[in-house]
Amino acid sequence: MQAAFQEYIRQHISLSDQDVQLMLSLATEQKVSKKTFLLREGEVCRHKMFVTGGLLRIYRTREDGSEHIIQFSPEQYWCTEPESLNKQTPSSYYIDAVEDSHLLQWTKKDFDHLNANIPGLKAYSEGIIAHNMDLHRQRIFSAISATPEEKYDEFMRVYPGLLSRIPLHMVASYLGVSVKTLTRIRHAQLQR
Amino acid sequence: MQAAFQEYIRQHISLSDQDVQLMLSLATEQKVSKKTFLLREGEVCRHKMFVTGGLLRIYRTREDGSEHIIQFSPEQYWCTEPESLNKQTPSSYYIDAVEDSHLLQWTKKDFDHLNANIPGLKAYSEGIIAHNMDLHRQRIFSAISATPEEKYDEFMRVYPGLLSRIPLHMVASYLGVSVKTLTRIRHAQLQR
DNA sequence: GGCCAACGAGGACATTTGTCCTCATTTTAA
DNA sequence: TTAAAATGAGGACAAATGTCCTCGTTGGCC
Repeated sequence: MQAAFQEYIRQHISLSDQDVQLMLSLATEQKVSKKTFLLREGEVCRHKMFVTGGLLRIYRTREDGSEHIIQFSPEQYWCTEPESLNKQTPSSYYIDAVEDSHLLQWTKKDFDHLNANIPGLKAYSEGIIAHNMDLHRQRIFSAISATPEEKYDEFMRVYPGLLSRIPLHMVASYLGVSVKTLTRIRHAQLQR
Repeated sequence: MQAAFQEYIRQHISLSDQDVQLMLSLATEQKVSKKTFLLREGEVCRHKMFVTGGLLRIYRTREDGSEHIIQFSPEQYWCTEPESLNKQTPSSYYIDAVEDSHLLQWTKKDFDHLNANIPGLKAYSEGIIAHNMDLHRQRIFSAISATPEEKYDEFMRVYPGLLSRIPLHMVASYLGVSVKTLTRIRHAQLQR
């Protein structure tokens, strides 16, 4: 599972083999089965994670117990709860595994060390943050302006191939609509 | 209007007077009247702005011409279109003045220079970005899970005092609901 | 001062969306 | 293997929300 990470790094940053090895030397591998929690509400997020295989989700609950998914992290995605990790404060979010998954994990301290000592990694990390910011703004725009059908289409564009891997109620939870509405959309799209 | 900026800096970062003067020396002051565009869709965002007085908004339009407000920037707020500024690509968003406003502006080049040469400013800038990320995630959560009434209450919490400065249709545009719904909410809240 | 646009409210109605229920099928776990 | 839970679909109905309209007031602009 380290190979997947090396492959990802090679495609996204040009790091020397030594630097990649340095990153891996500070990483912890973890294999988790479906429904395992990586972070619970109230806990402090200790790790920055990279998903080498499987699928994680970040979600939040309301008082009535309903779950609302903020983000999916399939293989080749980074995953963490930035607010809790950066400030080392209790998280408002949960992270759990939607599928059996393989992860690489770094503590904040170790990753800060890597950012400070590997040329280019800091700039790359900042680029990721900037990109996530752009995605978040698009998502906000979509959430306040798009119809459920447009949101559904956008979900499939943002997460190609994910639809067949997750139950519909998670798609609905991500989009902010009821399962019933999703069913209607899918039925309507079959007509075309 | 530079005084407002100095006051803000003093409260949020500890910079030497020389550093503050350095920042001001690279800034351009601008006074704009209501409805002036600072950025249009398709244009490249050239500046990072600080609002010393007045109120800006960032919004996006749909094909039908409807406007959807992503963010307000009242006095003492930073305002820019990060994606367009960072990548120097055409913006998908508009920025205009909701009230007559006073601004300080820096080009990306100059602000990068300041970040590189003023100790603590880079860390502060990153802190702003991290904080905005947290706000965006909360907004996404709110957008996909909250009722219009809850969103309205949250708006008043996030932007205290702004309600009386902007027309209702802008609040509706920010929340992603119709003006009619807002009117209903306000009527219902009067009953209590 | 006077005109026109913007604003906030509200009625009437249509549409969308949600809730609650059942049902058949598949998947999971004991 | 078998029972229980999860899943996807759909019917019936209620609730929420949007659209279109009018109306009176306010505020900016010539």
